[in-house]
Amino acid sequence: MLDLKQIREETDKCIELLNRRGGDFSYLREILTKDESRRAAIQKVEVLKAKKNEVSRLIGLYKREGKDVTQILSDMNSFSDEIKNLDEFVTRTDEEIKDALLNTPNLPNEFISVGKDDSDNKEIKKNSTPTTFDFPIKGHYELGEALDILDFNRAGKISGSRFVVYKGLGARLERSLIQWMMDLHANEHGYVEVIPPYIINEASMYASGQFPKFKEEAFKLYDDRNLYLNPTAEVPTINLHRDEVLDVEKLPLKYVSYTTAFRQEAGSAGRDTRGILRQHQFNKVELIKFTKPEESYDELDKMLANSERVLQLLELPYRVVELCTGDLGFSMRKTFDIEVWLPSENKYREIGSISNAEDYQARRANIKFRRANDSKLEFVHTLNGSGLAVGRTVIAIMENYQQSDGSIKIPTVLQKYMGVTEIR
RNA sequence: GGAGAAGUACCCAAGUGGCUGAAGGGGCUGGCUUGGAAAGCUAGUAGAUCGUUAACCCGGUGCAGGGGUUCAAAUCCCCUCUUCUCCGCCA
Repeated sequence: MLDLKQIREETDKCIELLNRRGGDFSYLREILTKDESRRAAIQKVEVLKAKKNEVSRLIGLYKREGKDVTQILSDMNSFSDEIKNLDEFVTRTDEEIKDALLNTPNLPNEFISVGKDDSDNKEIKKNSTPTTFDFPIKGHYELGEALDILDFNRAGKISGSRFVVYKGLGARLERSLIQWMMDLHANEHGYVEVIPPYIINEASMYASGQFPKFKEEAFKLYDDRNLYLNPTAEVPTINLHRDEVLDVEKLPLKYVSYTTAFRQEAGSAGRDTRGILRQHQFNKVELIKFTKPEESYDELDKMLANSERVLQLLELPYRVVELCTGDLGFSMRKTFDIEVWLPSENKYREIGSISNAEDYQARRANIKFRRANDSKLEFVHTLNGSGLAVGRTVIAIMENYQQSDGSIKIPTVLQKYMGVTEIR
């Protein structure tokens, strides 16, 4: 959530920055008008409430002394209605303002490039050249079915489209990657391991910014408690510290969180229907940090390096792009996407995303810290990044490590987890 | 799933309608005492949030959360959540 005070003080700048995402955010001015009438009403009602408190106190006093209170009681009635009306007005405008703010995305960082969509993203790093082959290559779906490690037909029988059954060494590859990624980030990069709940309540979805905008993306449980399936580890992990004041000595807090994520992908019917690129259910290892404001961009760079390390150790070709304003996620100020080379598509595809939300999520989730004993509370900055998407890493390994006979080599770092050097 | 108990400030805890925005401890901070410390004595100690303000002050909200009754609610009523105990079931 944006800071209403900032919108008040830097109205033009806020609108201009938001407009860079595409769309018209001049409605912020209407919020400010509402806010003004809200504050005027607050001032009015607070005077009345102070008076009411005083009169109530007197009534108590008079009763104890045995004095008559009928006159004073009727005085009270004269303004209790007005208090009620004003209170209702304040509550209503408050909700309207909050509703508008909850639907307003984060300001883009002012230095990232302005653009319409992913075609305007800026490549900032490329580690190597695409894998070359001296034989006709296959897609991971063909390889997977031929090796009987990915079973789409039976997954359809069990669940429907956009699901897959991992079998044999396919299942082991998925499991090995999870294990290895968790080990890497926990042991070498200093993150604390987390396995959070996969069923999430509505408050948590709002706090991290998934709701209200992206309600249709979540799987809702048939249950009267308004519960949803986890859409990304970012949600439960950010909410670890909702409504908390973090110990400044412990910042930055670093978590590596493993979850299975569930998404409707409602808006992408017909896209990426082959294979496991876009599934309703997928595994992800996610990195989350809570930092002091002045450290968040350094920590973002470190997080990017931690994510890249996964691909470097797997020896997979990738590049890093900086998202332009039009492609930036709702809650984020700045985002790097890591894209891995997929031979079957002859292009780089997103395999991870590393973002700084600054104080946007912290304000929604009410996560603060105190610099010193006598200083005021401040919002922390929150960061999250993929460490990585496991299913897509499986794709990248299968396709980049395929051999002319349809077998797949196992990257060196995974061999001791897999117990084999290739899948055939 | 069944039965019961509980949620009060940093922690423990008293409090069944007004003199309680909250007794009493502990802790923390300061003072006295001491060569210094401990002990003892003593003073201070809602944090938060909203409004106002240059700031202080002041005012509103605030006793798990949300509604209600009342001139007045920690206290009475309703709903929800969480924790604990026992029983049942179960990986």
